[in-house]
Formats: sequence, structure tokens, C-alpha cells
Amino acid sequence: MPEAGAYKDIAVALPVYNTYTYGIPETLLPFAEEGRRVLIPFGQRKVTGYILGSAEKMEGIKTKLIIDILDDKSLFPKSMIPFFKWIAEYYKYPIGEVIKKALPGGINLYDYAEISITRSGKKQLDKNALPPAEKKILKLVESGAVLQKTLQRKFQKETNSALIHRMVERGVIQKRLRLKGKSIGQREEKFLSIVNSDIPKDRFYEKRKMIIDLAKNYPNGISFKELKAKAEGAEGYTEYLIKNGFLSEDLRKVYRDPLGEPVPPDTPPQLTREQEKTVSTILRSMGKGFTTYLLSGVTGSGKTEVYMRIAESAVKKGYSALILVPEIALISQTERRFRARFGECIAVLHSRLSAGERYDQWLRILEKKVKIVIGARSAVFAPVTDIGVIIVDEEHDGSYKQESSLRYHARDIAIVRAKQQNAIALLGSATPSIQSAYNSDLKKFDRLYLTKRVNDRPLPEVTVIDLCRYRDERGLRKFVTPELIKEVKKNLDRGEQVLLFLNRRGFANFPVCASCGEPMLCKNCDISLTLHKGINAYKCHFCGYTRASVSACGKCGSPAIKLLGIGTEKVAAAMENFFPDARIARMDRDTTAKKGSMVNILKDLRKNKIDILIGTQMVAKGHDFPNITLVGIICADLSLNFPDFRASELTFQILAQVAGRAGRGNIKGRVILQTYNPDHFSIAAAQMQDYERFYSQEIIFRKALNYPPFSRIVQLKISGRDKKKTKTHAILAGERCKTICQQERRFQKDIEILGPVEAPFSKIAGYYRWHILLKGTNTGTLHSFVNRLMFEDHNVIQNRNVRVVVDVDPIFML
DNA sequence: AGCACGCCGACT
DNA sequence: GTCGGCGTGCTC
Repeated sequence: MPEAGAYKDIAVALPVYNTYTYGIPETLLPFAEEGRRVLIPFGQRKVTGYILGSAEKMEGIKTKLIIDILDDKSLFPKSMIPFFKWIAEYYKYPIGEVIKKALPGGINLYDYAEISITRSGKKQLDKNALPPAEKKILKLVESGAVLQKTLQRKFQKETNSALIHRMVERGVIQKRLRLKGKSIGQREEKFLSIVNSDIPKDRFYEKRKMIIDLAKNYPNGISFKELKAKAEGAEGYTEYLIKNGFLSEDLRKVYRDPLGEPVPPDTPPQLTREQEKTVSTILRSMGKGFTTYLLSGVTGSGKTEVYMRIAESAVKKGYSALILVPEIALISQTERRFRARFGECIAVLHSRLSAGERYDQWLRILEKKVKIVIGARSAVFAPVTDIGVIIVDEEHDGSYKQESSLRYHARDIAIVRAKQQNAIALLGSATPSIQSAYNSDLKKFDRLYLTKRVNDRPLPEVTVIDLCRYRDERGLRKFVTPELIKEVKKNLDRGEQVLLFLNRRGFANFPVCASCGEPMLCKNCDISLTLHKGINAYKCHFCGYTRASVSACGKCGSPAIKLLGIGTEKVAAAMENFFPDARIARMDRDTTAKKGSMVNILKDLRKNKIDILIGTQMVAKGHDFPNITLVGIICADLSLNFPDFRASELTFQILAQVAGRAGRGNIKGRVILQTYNPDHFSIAAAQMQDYERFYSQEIIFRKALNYPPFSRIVQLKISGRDKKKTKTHAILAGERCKTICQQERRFQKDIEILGPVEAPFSKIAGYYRWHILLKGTNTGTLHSFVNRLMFEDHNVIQNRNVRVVVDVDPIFML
């Protein structure tokens, strides 16, 4: 074995919280660069690791040598290493897993023990003189090698590693370590170029000439794929041309193009005075250190144009720009506009890309072929260098928070990344999060305003309708008031479009038995099913469970079910009833599930093929519908009564955003806002489109109850299949929290433990759920508390039956 | 994560 | 007495 030339700090792609020191053999040393992956011996097996930096030789611990270096070049720039470390520390997540989540998936190597039968084992199996457990195992591996973990999963009851060990010792089976891991590489395509166009005039002349003529149009060579598409049946003729030296053939690396159809280029509009001022303020500070700007711009004030100017200038100054947009069903409007302005000079990263496309985009960024990157949440990990600005569009949007595994908030870590890179963070929103607005109060963020809509278009006029007045009327009029109908009719008569918003899909979300009153609940979850007339079935919106629409009451067996509660389907039905001639479309998760269907709806809308569009929050987010002059909010209260301290914030944001969809063209917009709580301050503030008014009220509540932004929250989410075990474990975890709290004065003073309590949704997808909320005013104290809870002594965090997830700065708390 | 080790109860 | 189930701890 070669001598170790140096030592490196390595993050292992496994759920371990530490990094490890490995020696690098002399021969590999020149290649052991930060950001490359290595294959390392880790315990009994080999796994992928990431080089994070140099290290000292460990005293008293025998250092192992790395086996191999897996990459020809770094997968991420060195500057991202402190970023990964910060995330691992803050979100209490294993560092190697952080990196693994950040990188385009599917490129890691692991090895697993593989069990195969020996000759002696075969003989013994034939002799049939074995204990049943061993026989079962031998039978399984008889025809070919099987992974040990598969074996153990299959025979959980009978198998353990000791048994396998003994069998190996007796020589009936053998164990070998095998490397596994799918790999995604670059795509290569065959390209053809003309060498000599003087082809012989034989009986194939016409066909061959067709190919040559086609290739003539491509001086840099034509891809075989394109040729095949343009010249039918050409495959058979190219071979001859290549062999005889008329065409030359070479393989080129190509990028899978996720952009799909091209977007026509736009011309930059004249900036308003406000926009110009904003742009120049931000640009003045670019390259002069870290600053966070919070851009409050009313809906329709042209924030995207500001972003584009900033990105453009950043690139001109030699920086790159990273733009984050909320995760929505398909590509966002913002992304389209960037493509229209910057063409193919941008990279896009979002969850709809295939693994290969994602890998290619990653590479384009890494190789510095593009300087502008636009994408959803996960794009915050884009391997860009020389960042000038990170823009977070609609920074209040909840979809920036990842709600599984690594539970990061992309807006928050975007700011961290900007800080580490001495770059500008630019957060934009018409309805900033309370958190961000408070940070601007504290002067942590610089506040910028866009108070006017472009072309001096007025904000829409919002009329509030008190639904309580219609409570006793029968039938559909309960949620479609005469005022709304009147306004819709006006619009239809004038040939203008209507947008109706209801943040709930399906037909009826609260079906109850007409005879005994029992609600129809999901069998896996603690919520009621929703009737979907489209698929003619009841559906659970949490776990996807479906039940035939003819189902009888589960309690008394009565077939009569009352369909209480409203969803977009019911609104659509009502509209069809009132306006049989109107062209009505629905846009929610059900109608946009198929790829391209959302684009089609938006296209139809743009071409005036739709009169009334009914949708969920999907329609509220960032779209520009120029011909919509009336927005109807069917029921503004849906999110108001959530047992969540952010319920008011969420309600205000969504209402203000939806209302902002009206009047983006040349005609002034109107909004009809129907509500059961006309006096609630978030509804009143939404009516006035007055953010400051909402903020000044909400912040008082937050302070009084010591909720964020006045405190920090960590939520322990405890869940398990067994109702009793989950509860017991939750209580145990609660006790542990209390014990730790007693251990230090600063914990006693600063940490507040709420719970354990059963979660508001007490059961989801078969898992019973409990919560413990940890509140602290001091971030450092709260984090040391959580560290002690997770990493010290006999922690109760892990258990075979019950899972405990630590959610730092939770958003979904139900 | 996956593997080894070591401690228990229930059987040849 | 062993075997096999399960919890615990470790991986440079």
C-alpha cells in the first residue's frame, strides 16, 4: 500500500453527523481537490465521500486511505463548502446527506454485501439436512447472488447477521462486497459533417444527395437525430457516405434541453422612475459586500423587470446571478420572461427536470457557460461562482420551505449564501413575510418600495360581501351571491375575463351522512374525504386514498350522503348553471396534473378562449392575465381558522395576491371578496391592499404571544404506525426535553417547551402524529438545546417504531 | 445506512 | 445449554 501523502477532511454520504479524516495515496494527491467525490472504506464497506478540505493526521486513531477519486473535476465550487457546513449545523442534518441532496441525484456509489451460494452449500441443499432458516436462505441465493440487505428485509424474523456469519464460516455461502450505484453521464450524439459532396451518380444518387444537401445547411455538422427527422429513411444511406469518405462522423456532448419550446424574445420596456431608482440603488452596492434588500412592490409594479435589469448588469460586471422563484406546477411566468430576455444564456433548475436534464444544467453552470441561473427552491444549491446577486422572487411563498428530509428554507439559506459570498440578496414580494418585514424594521434588510403599478394602472377596487347574510338561503346561492353574479354578468357582456378563486379543489370537501350525520372520513387519515366529480370518487387530499362515489355511510349504512363544503368543481358547476353559454375552465391540481395541461389553459386564456377561469392558489401565483378585469374570491376564510400562528399572514398574502391579478391590462380591475369575517383585520387589510396596515396589526399579536419573529421555533414531529407507542414515545421525548431544560440556567431562562400534544391532523397516511414545540428567543441557546437533545447521552430521538423529525423554523406546523 | 456486537428469552 | 430476536453503538 502506498504511503499517505496527505490527509483530507471527508464528508460521508451517509446519515452521520461528523466528517472523517482519510489519507490520500501519493499518486492520487494531485487530484484530491475539494468538491470531488472519493470512494472510501467506511466501517465494513465502501461508500462515497466528498472532499471538503485538508486535515491533520488524527492522534490515536488509525487513518485509512481513500480507495479512489471518482471525479475528473469538482462537482461543486470550493466556496460552497462553508455553505454546506452551515446548513448541516443549522438544520441538524448530516453533512454528507446535505451535499448529496444538493448535488444532482443518482451519482453516488455505495457497496453492499452480496451473498451467493458455494459448491458445498449446493451439496448440502441437495442432501436436505439443514435447519429451515438456512434452507430458505440457500434456496433464495441458489440461482444467483442476492444483496444481504435484501435477504434481511425478506426474512426479518429468521435472519440476522450472526446466522449469515455462521453460514459463511461453515462455507455454505460466501459474502462479497459489490459496488452499486446508478450513474448518469453526459449525453452524446452522433454528428455528421460534409467532407466531399461529389457523390457518384448511381441508382442511390437521389437519396444520398438529399442527405448531402441537408448537411450543407449545417456548416458545423448536423446531428444524426435531426437528419433522421428531416430526411426520411436516411439512416440506411448515411453509412455508405461515411464509409466512403463523403461524410465524417463524430460524437459530441450535447445538453438535454429542458427549455422545450422557445420563447419569443422581448424588448426591454422603459423603466418607471421608481423602477429606475430601485435598480440604481441596488447596482451601486453590487460588489461592495453583503447587503439584503427587501423590495416591497405592489402587485403589477414590475418587480420582474427590476430583477432582469439587475441580473443583466451583474453579468456585465462579471458576476453571476441566481434567481429563485416559487415552486409551481410548471415553469413560472418569471422563468418565461427571463428566457425571453436572455435566451439560451440561462440555466434552469427545477423539480420537473429529468435526472439527465438536471445533470446537464448543473454542468453548464459548473463549467461557467452560463452566468444566470433561474430555478425553484433547490436552485439555491446551483454551483455558481462569483455570485453578484441572489434574487428571491415572492419571498413570502411557503413553497421555499422543503417539507421533507432536509427541511431547509431556500430564502433563508439564500441570504446565508449571499453573506458568505459578499453578494447582494434581493428579496421581492408584494406581501413580504412578517419575518422579512421585521428584519427591515431592525435595519437588517434595506427596504425598497415600488408603490405604483406600471403605466400608472390603478390597483383594483375591492368590494367585500358578508356571506353571513346569505347563510340561510338555499342551494348554490350560499356561496355565489347575487352581487357576484351581477358582476360576472357585466364582465361577460363586455367580453372581459373573470377569475374566480377558491383555495380548495374537488366538488365537496365535507360529505356527511344525511341520516346519522357522520362525516365521511379517510381510513388512513384524520380528515374528511373530498368528493371529486371529475373522477367520480371520494378522495383524500393527504394520502390519496379513494373510494367509489356510491359509497354508503360507514356508520349507519345509509346511502344518502349530503355533500357539504365547496370546492372548485362545485363553483364550476354553479357557473355553468348560471351562464350556460360562457366558456368555463378550471385550473387546479386535478386539471393540471398532466404535463403541458397548465400551459394549455394559460394559452387558451391568453387567446380569449376562456371567459371564466376558476382556480385554486395556483392562479394567484405570479401570473399576468392582461384581460382579467374581475376577480371573485368565493370564500376568503378557508385558511383563516387554521390552528397555526401564521393563519392570518397566509390569508392576507393569498387574498392580496389574488386580488392583484385583476386589472393588469388597460381596464381597471374589480374584486368581489366574499367572506364570513368581514371585520377580521387580514380581510380588511386585503380589501385596502394595505400591507403596512396588516403588518402593524399582526406584529402586535406575534409579540404578545412571543411567536416568530420575536422567537425562534424548532418543532419535533413524532410519528408512528402504532397509536399507543407513538404517544408513549412522545411523552418520553417531552420528559427528556424537560430534563435537559433543567440542566442549565440559560435553558430555563430562554427555552419554552410546548407539548407534547397530539398534532391537529392527528393521523396522516396511517401514521399517528404528535408534536413538541421548542421556543427560544436566542438562536444559539435554542440550538445548543437541540444539539444536546439529539446528540448527547441516551437520546430518545431514535426508536424502531417511532420517528422523530427535527424541523428548524417550521412552516407547516399542523 | 448497514453492519457487528452483546444482551435477553424460548427452544432443539 | 444454544439459537435467534432485538437494541445499541460505530464507522477516520
